[in-house]
Amino acid sequence: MIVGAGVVMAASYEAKAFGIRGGMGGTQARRLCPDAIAVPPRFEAYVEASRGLFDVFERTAPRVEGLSLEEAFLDVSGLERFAGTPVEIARRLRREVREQVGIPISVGIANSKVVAKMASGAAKPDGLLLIESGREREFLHPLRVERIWGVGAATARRLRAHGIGTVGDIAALPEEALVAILGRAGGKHLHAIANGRSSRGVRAGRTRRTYGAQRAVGLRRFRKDELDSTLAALVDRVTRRMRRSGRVGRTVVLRLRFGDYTRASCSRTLPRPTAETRAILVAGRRLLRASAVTIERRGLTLLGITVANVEPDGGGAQLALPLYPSEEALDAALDEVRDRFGPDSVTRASVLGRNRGPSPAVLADERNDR
DNA sequence: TCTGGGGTCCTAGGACCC
DNA sequence: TCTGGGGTCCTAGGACCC
Repeated sequence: MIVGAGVVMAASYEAKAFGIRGGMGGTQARRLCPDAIAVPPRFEAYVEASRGLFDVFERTAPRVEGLSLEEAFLDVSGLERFAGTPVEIARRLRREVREQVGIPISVGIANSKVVAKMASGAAKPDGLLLIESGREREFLHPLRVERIWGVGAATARRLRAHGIGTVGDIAALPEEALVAILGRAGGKHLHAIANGRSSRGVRAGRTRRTYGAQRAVGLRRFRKDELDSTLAALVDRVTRRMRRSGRVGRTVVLRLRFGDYTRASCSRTLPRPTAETRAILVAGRRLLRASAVTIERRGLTLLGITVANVEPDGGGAQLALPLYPSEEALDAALDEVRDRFGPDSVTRASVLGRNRGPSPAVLADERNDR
């Protein structure tokens, strides 16, 4: 089974056995496995399952660091006396999730997040793997470097160019050599991992640092008259999510992908943080205008807007005057209508002719922004 | 590999400050 | 007119993850 139409968003283990991977084009996936059943994503169902999952996580450990809808780090240190050993806790966790949420999960147990993450990957599907303290290197050293969480194609290529193929090869190198190849942060991090001394702790209660939305049209490319209404629709979604979670932001980033699928971004930082639709839209339009010539020349296949430099509303900017006072009530009224009657109950006239029914992305907005 | 949508973190240069 | 040492913020791009 494959989830997603144009692009594979997820695939069952049976489908993966045919070589299908996330992010792969639908055409290629069908070629690899013609008998696969493709289904559209159901974001609401994933959000609901995620809530159930995190309920169990929160009951299991005092410190939980969410990584995605379905992954988290749990710090179970110090729980031994009343909750049992890490393995006992993990067995109970797997059972409770299966019973209460109805899905199988894999668990990796280790002294550090990176090793735990890699262990859980090795335990899939539906498994449990403990990497005992002091035996990290036994587990890690035979692995190829690209198996390290955080090492992708580019880093693997660079390492390979220096004759480094396995984690053991990394461990044989002095830190300075690694820093020379990968830069300061990356080099030090990988050196620590390979020597079993990675120490990044579980960071509970992390809050989101950016809010973004984007829309791709593929080879078709955006028509000129679509650009502004698409931008407005994206800004509507982003600012509504920000207001709902009580956050404001200062930096507006416009994301572009041209006809040849290369990407660019440009940004402006506002004098004050905001979640007002109007203020973000004005900034976005300015950035879009500045890129108009390039877009005209190269064609556009993706438009996105992200608000960064996010902070809690009122955190340091108390009593700041709204940038567009008359629009504040409009934002509030539209938020209320959408809360009561659904995210697509009100929309811009400029968007009306094009969007039939709620898009998957709009439905995804209904998830809880952590 | 003919390409969705949502994020995170790091780097590097320039502006500006003391 | 040339030059130290240290810091912050902004912008653009890249790598990586689910």
